Amino acid sequence: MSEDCSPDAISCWMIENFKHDHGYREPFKVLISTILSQRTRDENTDEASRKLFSVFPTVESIAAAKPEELYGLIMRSGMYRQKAERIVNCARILLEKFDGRVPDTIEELTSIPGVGRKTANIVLNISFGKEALAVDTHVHRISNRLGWVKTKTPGETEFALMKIISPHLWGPVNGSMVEFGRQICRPVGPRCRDCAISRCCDYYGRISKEDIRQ
DNA sequence: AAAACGGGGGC
DNA sequence: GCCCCAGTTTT
Repeated sequence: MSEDCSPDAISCWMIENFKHDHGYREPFKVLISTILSQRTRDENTDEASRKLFSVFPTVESIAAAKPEELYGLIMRSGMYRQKAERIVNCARILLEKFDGRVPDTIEELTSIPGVGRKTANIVLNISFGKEALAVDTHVHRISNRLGWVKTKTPGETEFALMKIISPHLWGPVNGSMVEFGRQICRPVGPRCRDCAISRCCDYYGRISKEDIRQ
C-alpha cells in the first residue's frame, strides 16, 4: 500500500485486496438474491439463492409459486416468511407492471415493495453497469471511521461519497468495502492490528486498545 | 428519528 | 439469552 490516503487510493486498495460477489449478473437473479441478502449473513444468502433458483429459475416460475411453498424451500437458510412473500410479490410485479423485465431506473426499482435504495443501486450497478453507490451499514460505518464523511444516515453517506470517490470506482468498491468490513473493520472488535490502512483512519486514533480485537 | 420486523448463528 | 446481520417499512 502506498502512502496515499486519498479515498480513491484506499478504494483501489480495497478493490485489489477484498472480493465479494454473489455470482449473479442476470437482472432478476441479482434483484431476488439482493432482497434475500437484506439483514442476512452471506452464507445464508448464497445457500437460499441456490435453493431458490434451482427450483424456480425464472421470474414466471417464482410469480406462479405459493409464498408458503417458497418459504419451505429457504426457511433453513436464515430466511423468514415476509421475505418469501416479498419475493413472490416482486416477481408478480415484474411480470404485471414491467413486462417480465427488471426496470433500470432507481424510481421504478424502489417502487417495488421490499426494494429500497440500497437494493436498487446494487441492481443498477451489477446488472446494468451503471455508476451507482449502494450504501449499507458497512459502507456507512467504514466511510465514517476513515473520516471521509461525517454522516448520520446511509442516504447522507451516499450523497457525500459521490463527491469524494471517482464514479468509475463506485461499483467495484462496494462489494470490496463490505468484505473489508466483514473481515477487518467490523462493527465491534475491529482487527486494527491486521489493518493495512489504519494509519489513514480517524477511528484508529480514537479507539481504545481494549476495543481492538486481535 | 426511532422502532418494528425477522430467524439462524455466534458467543 | 442476547446481539448481530450487503435493509425496508411504518410510526
